[in-house]
Amino acid sequence: MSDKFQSDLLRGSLEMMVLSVVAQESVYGYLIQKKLNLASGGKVKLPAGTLYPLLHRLESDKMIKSRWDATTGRKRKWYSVTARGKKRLKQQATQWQQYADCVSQLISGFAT
Amino acid sequence: MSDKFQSDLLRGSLEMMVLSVVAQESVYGYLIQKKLNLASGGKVKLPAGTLYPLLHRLESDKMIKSRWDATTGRKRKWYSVTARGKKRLKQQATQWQQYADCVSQLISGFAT
DNA sequence: AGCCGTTATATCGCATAGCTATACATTGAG
DNA sequence: CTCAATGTATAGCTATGCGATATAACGGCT
Repeated sequence: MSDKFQSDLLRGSLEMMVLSVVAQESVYGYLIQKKLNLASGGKVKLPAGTLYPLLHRLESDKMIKSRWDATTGRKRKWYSVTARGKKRLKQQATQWQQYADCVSQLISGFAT
Repeated sequence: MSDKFQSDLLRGSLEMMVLSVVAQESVYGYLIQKKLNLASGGKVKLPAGTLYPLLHRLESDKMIKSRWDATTGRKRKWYSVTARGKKRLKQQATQWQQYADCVSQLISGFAT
């Protein structure tokens, strides 16, 4: 990451991607970083200064909820998705796919 | 458009879409609005306050060049793509497609 | 014991860019 | 002759990804 184009790409998809990770299973922030990095084949290297503010936003919007827990070893803040969050995720995923198909078609002649 | 999610989607794709329209043929700003609206099936309603500053940015970056011309009737500012712009478009289109495929896979279980 | 890289969370301030509102000029239709 | 559509432009607001920085706990190595 870290070029400007990639940063701008995140604007339209990061919240949704984080929601999708949290929706699959309970996770904590640092683990989300690792999972997204893995799932993207190393393309998404999410900085902490991006991730944690986003998690706080999602929580204050009641899309996810958190709980401190240390029973797995370290003290970590575990997040899980709310009903509201699932609904939002479904909405955004659907909308994103439609939009992406449309963009894809427009630029199809130019991509290698 | 005009919900926040849609605005954020544009952040990663608008410059590229405008470049792709200008790369196909010479166009002026207002025509780009119409073309993108049509190509997106009405989903992209680009406000003038977004479009014109973007065109100015692209021109000052030498991705496109402009010429005032009234021979087709009205006085309009016609844009055409530069070699630099074509190169950038190809780069972004390729990168975008890769990124989109990756996101698409991540959220595939959640979209309707 | 001491050092250091990794894990883990958090916040401040900067830069960027899409949007609303506003402005102004031209053209064609009713 | 009014009004909608065409056509370009800018100021200011706002949201958010990021680098820098801080703090703390843990494990391994010497």
